[in-house]
Amino acid sequence: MTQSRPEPYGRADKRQAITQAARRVFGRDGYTRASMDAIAAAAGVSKRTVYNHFTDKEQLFLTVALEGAEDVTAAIAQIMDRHLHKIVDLEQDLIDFSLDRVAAVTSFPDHFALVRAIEAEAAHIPPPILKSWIAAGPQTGHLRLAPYLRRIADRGLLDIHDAESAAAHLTLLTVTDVNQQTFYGAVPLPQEEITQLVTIGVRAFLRSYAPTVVP
Amino acid sequence: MTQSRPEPYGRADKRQAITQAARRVFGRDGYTRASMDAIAAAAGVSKRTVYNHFTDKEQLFLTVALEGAEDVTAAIAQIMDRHLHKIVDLEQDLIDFSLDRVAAVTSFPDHFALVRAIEAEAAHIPPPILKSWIAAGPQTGHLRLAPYLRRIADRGLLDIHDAESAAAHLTLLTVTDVNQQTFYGAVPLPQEEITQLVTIGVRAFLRSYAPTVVP
DNA sequence: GTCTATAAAAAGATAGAC
DNA sequence: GTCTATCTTTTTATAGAC
Repeated sequence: MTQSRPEPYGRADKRQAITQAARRVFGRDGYTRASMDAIAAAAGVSKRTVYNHFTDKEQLFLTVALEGAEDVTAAIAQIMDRHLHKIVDLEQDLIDFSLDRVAAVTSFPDHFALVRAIEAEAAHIPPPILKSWIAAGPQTGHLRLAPYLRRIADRGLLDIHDAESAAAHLTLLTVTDVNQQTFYGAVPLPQEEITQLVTIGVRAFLRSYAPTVVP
Repeated sequence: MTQSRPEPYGRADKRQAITQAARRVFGRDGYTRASMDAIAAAAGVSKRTVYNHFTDKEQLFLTVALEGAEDVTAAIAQIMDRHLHKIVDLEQDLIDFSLDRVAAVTSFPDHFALVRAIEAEAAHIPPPILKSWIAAGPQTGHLRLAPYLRRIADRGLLDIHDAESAAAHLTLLTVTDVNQQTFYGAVPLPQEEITQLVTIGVRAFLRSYAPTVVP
């Protein structure tokens, strides 16, 4: 798929070095504060090379944001499969699942620092591009979680009418709560408190979607 | 409390003009993108005057953020009193309350745009100052909502053990959900969809904290 | 205390050699 | 395609008159 074989070596390598460096610098400094100088230096290339690969700062940022969202989405998918495929103790499985999801935020610090930057820049990002980021990231999370909950409900362990809403609610009561309090990991919170928050969130979710007992 | 009476007139006026302008410009452009030039121009004063009142850009930003949080907290308190003092139809009252809370985000566009900026800058804000902002803003919201839920529970309309957790959950299932999807109002959402989100959020909350029926 | 004018630094983007 | 050197604009912060 490489078109016209432009250079024998040092093309894709440089591009990847640039995107990695950009993710780190954008995440650390935010969009406006991050300079193309710093990104070029962190990537070990000249600034002109950056501009040869990406037309301008905005396009570089959006490229990095979208690629990062896909990476994280893939990681979350693995976490779902690990915890929600075979259910033995629903409450404990949901707690473990949510804790791993929360931990993913600290496993991808560059990306989630960048998520903060995106949310801050939301008003300045062209709506169609913003939509495509939402689609590649957060929305995909809900859409992939819903089928798992649907299957659990089909086994009679939950009473769910709208699986997507239920997925959104579980996320809000656990991951969103923690992320909001820690600013996506920027302000650390003791693991004990995180476990506490997630536990009461999962329990609230289970009460809300408990199957009606038929005596 | 004004110390040493420095000038007969034109002191507090200028300061307020500066803070108002700073709130608007910071909210519109974000912290880094906002320039002291633009703030001075919007306030109708010279840039030197801004620096006479505030030592630097950072201190001006944090001052505005804290003052704005107090204003919004007061407005939210009024909304609570309006909807949660006399309960007639709990579900409808909670929906109306949550919709008004969501609307407050668009009523204070400058402040909530600034909230986005704070969240983006979280990693660059000194932790003690960040804590004091959380205390003046979001946390106060939960702490003030909790007693209302406690009173409703005491009337037998809800079954609540930890009122603060319940307050957090109600907020997450309604306001946080909408704010996350609209990026605090930056990306508009049809009122119909907002109502839909809030309604299913309130219903999930009520199922989660429904009193146990004693037959 | 407030203003006009300016200094000093930084950042986005480009020219031209190899 | 990549690099060094440079242009242009913008921004924070300050000097000095009133």
